[in-house]
Amino acid sequence: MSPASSTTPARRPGGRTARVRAQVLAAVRAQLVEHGYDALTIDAVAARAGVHRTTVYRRWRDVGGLLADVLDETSDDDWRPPDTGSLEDDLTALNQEIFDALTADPPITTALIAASFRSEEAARALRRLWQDRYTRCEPLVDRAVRRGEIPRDTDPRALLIAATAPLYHHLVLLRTPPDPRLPAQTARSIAKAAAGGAFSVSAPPAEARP
Amino acid sequence: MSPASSTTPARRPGGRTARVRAQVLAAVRAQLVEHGYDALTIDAVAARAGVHRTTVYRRWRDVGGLLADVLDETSDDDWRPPDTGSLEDDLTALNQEIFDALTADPPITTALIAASFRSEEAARALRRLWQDRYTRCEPLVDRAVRRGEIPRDTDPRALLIAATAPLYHHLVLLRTPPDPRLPAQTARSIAKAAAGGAFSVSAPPAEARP
DNA sequence: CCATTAATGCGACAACTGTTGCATTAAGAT
DNA sequence: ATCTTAATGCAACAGTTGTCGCATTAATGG
Repeated sequence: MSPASSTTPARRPGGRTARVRAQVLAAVRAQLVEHGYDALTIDAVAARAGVHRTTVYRRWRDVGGLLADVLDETSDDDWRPPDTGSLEDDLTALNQEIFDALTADPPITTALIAASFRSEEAARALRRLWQDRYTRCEPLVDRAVRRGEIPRDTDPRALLIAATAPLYHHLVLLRTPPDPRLPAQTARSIAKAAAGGAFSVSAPPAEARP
Repeated sequence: MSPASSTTPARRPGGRTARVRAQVLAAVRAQLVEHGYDALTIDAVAARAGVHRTTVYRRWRDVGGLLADVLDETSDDDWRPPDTGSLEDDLTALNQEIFDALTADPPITTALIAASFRSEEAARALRRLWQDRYTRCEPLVDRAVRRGEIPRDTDPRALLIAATAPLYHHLVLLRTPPDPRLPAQTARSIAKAAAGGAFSVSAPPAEARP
């Protein structure tokens, strides 16, 4: 049974199974808020949830599995990217969501990223999340093309990566103090770059030049 | 004594101290090449190096400390960013170095990033590395300004982050298969964006508009 | 209501991580 | 050559992580 994947139906979805899951996931959040990622252990979560640690190992496998399930529980299957009427504002809103997720308390997203370096459960959940999110964001670029804001031959994925990567880079890897202007500034730069054809695929690659 | 910082002179830099360090760091590399980051433990390195694990704990504190010292050993104090004559080629060369570091065998850089989520030694070493590298790269942007390739009021750090963040995002966080075209493609996009004023600081921020 | 069986608890065990006090080795100064 | 002391080794210990076989509880179907 893999609780990290809500697409796999539980064999016994009744009272105790659901209750244990709710208790455990609440314990994960509480432990993260009060003690941070370093203190997020199977034992700590089990004790806090009032269940046996064997139960947690059997259902969630590791800390990464717990975090993946917390993310799964809170994620919105109907999520769509912002649609504000302009590329810059769409990207700003998208970046603000990423910024909020990376600076949230409890820090579910940053904890999941941290866990992904040691837990296959976490790595798999992250991969699925990002694959899904980047795919769902492509219409945002298509809308900008239709509005005539950017060239028709813009590479949607390259634009989206360029717009979002600096947020992750600053907040997760560089660990710089969160600058609330970052979402808008990065969105503005990349929207302007895209309008100028920086992400057009028809431009010859640098290595094609003599 | 902190071996992770080469600026702190060892009290006994003689034969055995230097020899043990060389053996241990070689063991770190060999262990990473043959078994990957997950199997990089203090015990494994100590056994491989032929030293006692207490020695490793005392000198390096944790796996992060080991990786930081390996990085320190291989780093070039005289490193300067590329100077090819054009912003795009400079950024391409810089990105290629990052790409090579992130796909290298042994994967010292990616291991250090992974370790940085659990080891203060690793986090400190990474912070120092990136602070140093981004600072040393600023002349690359200054040269582009002097050549007239980009506006005078370009924000050097924003440009450098935009040019490099997608590499880290793809290779470290998204874990996408390394695309050898990525360094050049990202450099080309960002050089074009910069030329078009995407990183100028005088442009009004998005939130300043009504 | 009862039988079947999935989910959970229990307690023991093994492996791993990290530390400590004392002994030994060797670097460095005289 | 000798003395001082930093570096290292040894073996024991403690705590944490992860697993296992069996027992108990409770979800589910008939």
